[in-house]
Amino acid sequence: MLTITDVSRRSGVASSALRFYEERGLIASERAGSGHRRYPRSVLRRIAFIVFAQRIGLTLEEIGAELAKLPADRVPSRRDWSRLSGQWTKRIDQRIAELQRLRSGLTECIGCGCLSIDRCSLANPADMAGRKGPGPRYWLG
Amino acid sequence: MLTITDVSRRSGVASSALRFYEERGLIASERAGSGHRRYPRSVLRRIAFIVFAQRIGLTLEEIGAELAKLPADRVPSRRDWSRLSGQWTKRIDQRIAELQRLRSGLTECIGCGCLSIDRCSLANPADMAGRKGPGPRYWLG
DNA sequence: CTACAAGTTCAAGTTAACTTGAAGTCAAGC
DNA sequence: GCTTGACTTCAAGTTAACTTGAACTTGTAG
Repeated sequence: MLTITDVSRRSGVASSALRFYEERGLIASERAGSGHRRYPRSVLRRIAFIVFAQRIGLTLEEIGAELAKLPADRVPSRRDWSRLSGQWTKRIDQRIAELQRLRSGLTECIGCGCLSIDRCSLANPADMAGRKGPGPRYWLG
Repeated sequence: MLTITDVSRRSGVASSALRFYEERGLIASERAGSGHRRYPRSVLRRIAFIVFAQRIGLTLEEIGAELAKLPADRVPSRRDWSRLSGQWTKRIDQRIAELQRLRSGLTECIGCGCLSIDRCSLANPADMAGRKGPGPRYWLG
């Protein structure tokens, strides 16, 4: 079993963040008699998954929902993990496609004038990956 | 000259956001005798640029720095705009490359076990596009 | 002339994902 | 036995990019 500092050092995630993740139900810990957290090694894989997913653009809430699909009664297997990540490939591909669209827009649109808003091909981009809230929504979806 | 509602409607950016951008120095307006804002049509191009750049991942601060490079004495030309966006292609390509790395990591790493942190190829990803602050920094750069 | 829609400023609220600080407990070395 | 460092909780602070609300003024249609 690992202490919070062990986990922090091995994962690169600050202890404060680990406590925060626990509060949000993303990871769990047992307690030593003293009240100090003790983590099984398997938590490292879980944390790796969290960081990974964040980098792809999921929010902690979404990540929590994914993690909730893992079996609670045993350490998740290879198959369990890959089932979760299956969905993501699509999401990544969409984001890549959007970036490519943006890139070609850079050379084709900004110079030409269609960025003056009306009929640019960028006016109808792909998904938003975590921005449902306020902000400029016309071009952003 | 356009009113703030005109600009908002044409750009899809809320008037509150337009005032906010002005406060941050990203756009400018003249005033009617009443104190109401009046915008030249060229502001639409500028706003398009802002939204565009945000979508690529620049912060408003970075965008402000870019916009500051435009000539102040005249309406920017095609060339002026394309000079600004030249830098971005590189940035977009890096982000795309990272996403591709993440995608292959999904199928190759999460299943296999190297996500148990030590020597995964994902442990050393590309640039961060606007996350210098707090957060898990080990994998994220 | 009277509504009322649209505009103004300024301060404060919002969300995500954490961090920081205060105040206190626990464990280990000397 | 004492100091030091790691740990705990809980509340409050942080940053970006806006939004919302209050209180007030202007412009316009009937």
